[in-house]
Amino acid sequence: MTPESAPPRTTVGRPGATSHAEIEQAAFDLFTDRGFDQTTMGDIADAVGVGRRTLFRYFPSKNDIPWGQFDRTLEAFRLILDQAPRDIALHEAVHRSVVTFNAFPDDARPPHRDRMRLILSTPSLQAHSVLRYADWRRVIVEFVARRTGQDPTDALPRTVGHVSLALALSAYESWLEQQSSSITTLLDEAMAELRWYLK
Amino acid sequence: MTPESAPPRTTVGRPGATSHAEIEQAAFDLFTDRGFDQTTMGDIADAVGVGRRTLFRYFPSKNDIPWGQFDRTLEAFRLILDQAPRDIALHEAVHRSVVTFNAFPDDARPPHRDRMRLILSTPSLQAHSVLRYADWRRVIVEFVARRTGQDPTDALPRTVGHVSLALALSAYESWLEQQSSSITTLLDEAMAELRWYLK
DNA sequence: ACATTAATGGCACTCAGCGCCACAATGCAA
DNA sequence: TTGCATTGTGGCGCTGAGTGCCATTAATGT
Repeated sequence: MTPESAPPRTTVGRPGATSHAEIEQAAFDLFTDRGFDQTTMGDIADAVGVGRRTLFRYFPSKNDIPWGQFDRTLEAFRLILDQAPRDIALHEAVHRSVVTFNAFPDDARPPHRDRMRLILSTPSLQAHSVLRYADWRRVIVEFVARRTGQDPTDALPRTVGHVSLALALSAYESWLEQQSSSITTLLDEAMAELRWYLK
Repeated sequence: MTPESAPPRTTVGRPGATSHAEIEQAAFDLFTDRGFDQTTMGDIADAVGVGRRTLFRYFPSKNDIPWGQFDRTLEAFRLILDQAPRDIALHEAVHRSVVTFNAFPDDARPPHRDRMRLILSTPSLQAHSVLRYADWRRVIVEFVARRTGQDPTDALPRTVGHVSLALALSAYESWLEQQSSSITTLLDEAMAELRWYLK
């Protein structure tokens, strides 16, 4: 779908004028400088040195830029879940996988925390992110369905998907406020809070 | 904020040309007829017999129309929570309140199920709804903070808010698929599923 | 050279949303 | 009755996202 989603098997034809990473970086600089809403696609195109029309071939919308190539990381998430040991409880398998998935490399560009801060503090991005979250949930839903022998449309997998996202979002919001704790710790704490809440 | 958010204390000045309810109804007819994305604000304005510009004085955006006057129902939600007995567990108080809040009157126009189906099956509305969900969560967060003597920015209230929304969304999705069960039953089941999941 | 392939980017269009402002329709006061 | 303050209407024109169309460009392969 996106130009780079599959590794370029041929080098035939005109080469791309830019890359997802380059656009992401240039856009992020503008976003942090003058704000997301105050940055137009034209601004970004100028910064990259490319036509506005071309930008839309790399990212389907302006809202998609801060998420980068999230669909690719989801495949990693799928693998992490599948590698979870069979002898631990379902909630344990999911929880550990979520923790592993969110243990981002420190050298991520743009930095993971800055990216999440932008997403979670910009209303239009908060809204758009639901569509990304849905993809993320689907990975969990399918995993739970497989492990429990249920259908992905059944109630249990769906509920687990929603609740897992809820815990992750709660942890991320805490993470952005208090820079002291790690996201791993905060995910653990969110789970503990849920258990306390349910008595 | 919205023209009718406060009961019109004075009858001075030019009377309104339409109402939230009328716009909602006309828009909903068009949405079901040709689809949400295929309906422009101009179409709705024509159907109501009013200027396009006027529509934006009743609803801040096209995405807000299907939600109607949700902010008003949130005040009812707040009251429901406050009336919860002091001697039951926190999670019980929240759960019962959510059930009560979602026991919509049968004669709601447009019908509650149709409205939710539109919202939950239209991507742009799904996205926009996050902002509404945030308001809904805030009501729960503030309640939990009050009952536990914590701050609304603390982790526990926030986690409860997110998880409560997760359960509600899961129940609603089931509700739209299988028309047999009541939303009350499905909310109960979602809670039961969560308990089963956590072992 | 020349065909093929694949990406670029300009142009023109639709539509949401907003600022501005002249104007219309009401109540009230003189 | 006349004027005035008040409040909503709606037209105009703009910005900016997103899209379809398509000529152009830059590479490879024969």
